[in-house]
Amino acid sequence: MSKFTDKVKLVVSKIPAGKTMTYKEVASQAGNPKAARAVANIMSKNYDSAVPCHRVIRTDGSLGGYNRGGESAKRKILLSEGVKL
DNA sequence: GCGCTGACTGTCA
DNA sequence: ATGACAGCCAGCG
Repeated sequence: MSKFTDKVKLVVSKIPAGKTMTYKEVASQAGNPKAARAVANIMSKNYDSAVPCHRVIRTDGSLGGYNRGGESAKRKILLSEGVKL
């Protein structure tokens, strides 16, 4: 496991409920502002229950994707946490 | 170690 | 505003 991956997971797990972070932001916090794709890749292939990746969305406001039910489920979770979409 | 893939992002037409 | 194109990065075969 690379340092970047670990950092990404840490950053995402630090996102408070009711808030969302873009892949770009997460990548930046992880140390690589250009690794937004890598972040998404990590989430899609290696989902971690300790990492609420449903709080990570696209920069344009789209939900992006979710490997545990799709965008619908993701949207539902976010709304449930009080996130305005 | 090389090449392909993907839950991305920014720029151009 | 929408669609296409290119650039970037980590993970996997």
